[in-house]
Amino acid sequence: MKSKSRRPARKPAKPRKAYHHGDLRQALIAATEAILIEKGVEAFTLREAARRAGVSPAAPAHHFGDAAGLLTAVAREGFVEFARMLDEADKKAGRDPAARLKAQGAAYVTFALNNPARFQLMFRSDRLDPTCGDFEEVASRSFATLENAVRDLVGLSADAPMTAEAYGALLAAWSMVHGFAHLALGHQLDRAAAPLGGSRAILAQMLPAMLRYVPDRPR
Amino acid sequence: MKSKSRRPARKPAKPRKAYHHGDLRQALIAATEAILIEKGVEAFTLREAARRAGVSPAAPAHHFGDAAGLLTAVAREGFVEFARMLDEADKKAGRDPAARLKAQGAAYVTFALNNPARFQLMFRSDRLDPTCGDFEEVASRSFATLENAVRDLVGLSADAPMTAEAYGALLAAWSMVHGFAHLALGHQLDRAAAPLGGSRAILAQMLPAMLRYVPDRPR
DNA sequence: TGTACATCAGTGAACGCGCGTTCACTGATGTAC
DNA sequence: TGTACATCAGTGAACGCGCGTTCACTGATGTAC
Repeated sequence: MKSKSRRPARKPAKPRKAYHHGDLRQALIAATEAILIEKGVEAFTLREAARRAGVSPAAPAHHFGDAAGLLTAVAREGFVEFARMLDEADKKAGRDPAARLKAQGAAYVTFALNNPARFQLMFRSDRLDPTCGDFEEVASRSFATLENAVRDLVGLSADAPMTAEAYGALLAAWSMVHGFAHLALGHQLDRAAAPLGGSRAILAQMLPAMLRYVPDRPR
Repeated sequence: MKSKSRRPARKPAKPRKAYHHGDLRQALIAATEAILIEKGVEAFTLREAARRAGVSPAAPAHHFGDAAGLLTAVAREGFVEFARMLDEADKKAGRDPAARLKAQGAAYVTFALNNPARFQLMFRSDRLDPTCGDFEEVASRSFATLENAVRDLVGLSADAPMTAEAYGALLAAWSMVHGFAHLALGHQLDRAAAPLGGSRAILAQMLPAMLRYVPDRPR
């Protein structure tokens, strides 16, 4: 009750917010990642992202069109990082194709467990718009390293068309690590892990035991 | 403009709807499954389910409490059917544990591809409430058949505690089929299948090639 | 067999909420001359 | 170097919508005596 007037005669010296944001695009992407981490993709809304970036609800439309556009941009960033990690693991593993495949598998699961929200978004095709920019191309590129190792494993040159045998090994490896990640993130393995004590540390024990079954020769 | 009065003096003989539904519980479950099939789990709302069942928006609360309760009931039904199919495949496969494991894997993927909406719901832990009734128990039971075959494979009696070796084989088999189903339903395999012509028929070719890698001996 | 009454299942109008989108606008920036 | 003007990026109030939930209610059913 100390103020005499209800409306000040002059605006208080507020922090002089710039009218133009500077890099709203990146700010919205960062805000979205924060929402995904804190509350999951279900809780994401365009308005919430705008609020966190400190702009009006209509602003995001200028950069991303709609919610799917923004989520797709976030997923795209995820795939870029994902591809980078798979590639790095592949290079570190040397030249043996079986070792490369196993190293990539471990990296695949590690990425998923370290970036659960991001990983889950990347495969939530119902929330993404694959026609956004170069998303489809970037996403596909993530799996090229995997395919290369498989080609090596089954003795297929880089430009030869894939064979049924190659697809079998590719899908076995990919499905195995993808399924493990998905089950772990969905807490399905908690059930199986309960007898062992539960939790994240258990996964670290289970993962290598499972990776023994990553294809090491064509069948 | 032919009617003389705006409100009839007597109710028209309408189809005499019973005040009590009869089996609203089942009707709501059926309505929910229809919504999931037609529009996916994102489009599910309690009100929409109530509309389809022909009751007021407040009615579902009497039977399921909230949306998670209803979805969990639907997922429960899915797990019952799922367990039945896995069990049947297991029995048909004879006594060889490797054959049993492979048969269950094929059944696992087949169930997922034939019941995409149901399958995806069953593993959408963010939309389910595992404390609802006996859901947790029913869901766990689905994987008992799988565990049994693995025990046989690694030579572990039914009451012996699981070993790391057994977990490895269990997770390899489970992750592989689960991942395949998940990738296929998320249209991730369309990319890989494109060179082969795309679509569902391709999956039918890829699946057996992948299943060759289901564990057939402990490693 | 009849009747009173408690319990159950469903009504339907109303609530407050947050959403995506629209709209006329405004302030900053970049470019042509 | 200066200035006019087009373009771009963001505003903020308003819109209509469908949601989950609440509420006092009502009609049907089951049970005790």
